Amino acid sequence: MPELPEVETVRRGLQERVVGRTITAVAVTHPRAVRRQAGGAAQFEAEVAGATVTATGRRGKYLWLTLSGTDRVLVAHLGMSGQFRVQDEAAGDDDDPHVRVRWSLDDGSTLVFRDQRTFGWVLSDGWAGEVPDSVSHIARDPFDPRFDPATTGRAIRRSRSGIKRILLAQTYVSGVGNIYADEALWRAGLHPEHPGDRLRSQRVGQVLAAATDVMTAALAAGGTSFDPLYVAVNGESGWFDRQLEAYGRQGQPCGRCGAPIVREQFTNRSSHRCPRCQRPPRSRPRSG
DNA sequence: ATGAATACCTGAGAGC
DNA sequence: TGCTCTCAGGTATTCA
Repeated sequence: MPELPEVETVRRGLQERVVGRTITAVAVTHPRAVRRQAGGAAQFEAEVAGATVTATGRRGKYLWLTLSGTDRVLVAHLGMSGQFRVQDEAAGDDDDPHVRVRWSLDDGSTLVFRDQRTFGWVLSDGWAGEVPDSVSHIARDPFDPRFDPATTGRAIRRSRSGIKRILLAQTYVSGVGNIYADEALWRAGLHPEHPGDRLRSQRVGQVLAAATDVMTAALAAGGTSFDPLYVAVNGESGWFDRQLEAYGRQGQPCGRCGAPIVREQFTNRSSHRCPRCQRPPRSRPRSG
């Protein structure tokens, strides 16, 4: 599923293939893809058609295209299974049941948004300072030049939530999903339920650094498999699988100590950890 | 205000 | 073969 490294790979592909192009036509083929647009598909199509793409942007798992000739910005979230593709031919995907939006570009190519599980969306949005309105509630990610680990760490240490919930919330640090949360916690040797306010400052720094490191490595791996003919983008691709130490490795030996990795239920999701390297925290003493 | 549970969605795979 | 069931999970929304 697309987390920060995958979304950044998509952004780079769009930067290469779409910036400078003028959108000559837009067609929404599934209304759910524009469910966040107050005026629906008609508004989305009207506001995007005719604009020229001038730049790309990203924060966490949100990405956007800035448009000239309008004060709007085209924001996208890939959800679970969203993909962008650029096709040199104007036609060719007529029988693809997962295409949700098509943009015709002025060089004859077609930009396509595909999304099997329809958790993704696109939006013609306004600006809220440095990011679009729909992204204003999302914290900076570790690749943001203005990301401040010390400030982020202090916020984490004010929360009573478990560290994995904190990592997934997108309001402390953004870009981390279930896979990289498990990987970061494995690297830092932290149990997912360890409360933020019971972590020492140094430990919080370690887990933030681990999240940054694992996403940097994943981005590098994504870059090597990048196919310039398309905007590389298979949300379910397993190109980083071989480097995962915890996620999906239940029953296999921990790469550090050899104990079998366990999978546990976590908010109706799965969580993977080493039972020896990532011990549960002592329960919080009751007050009163 | 804070934190946590829930709804949303579809294809793959398992079990029978 | 075909049916039913489970599972995957990011985030907006709802609830406590």
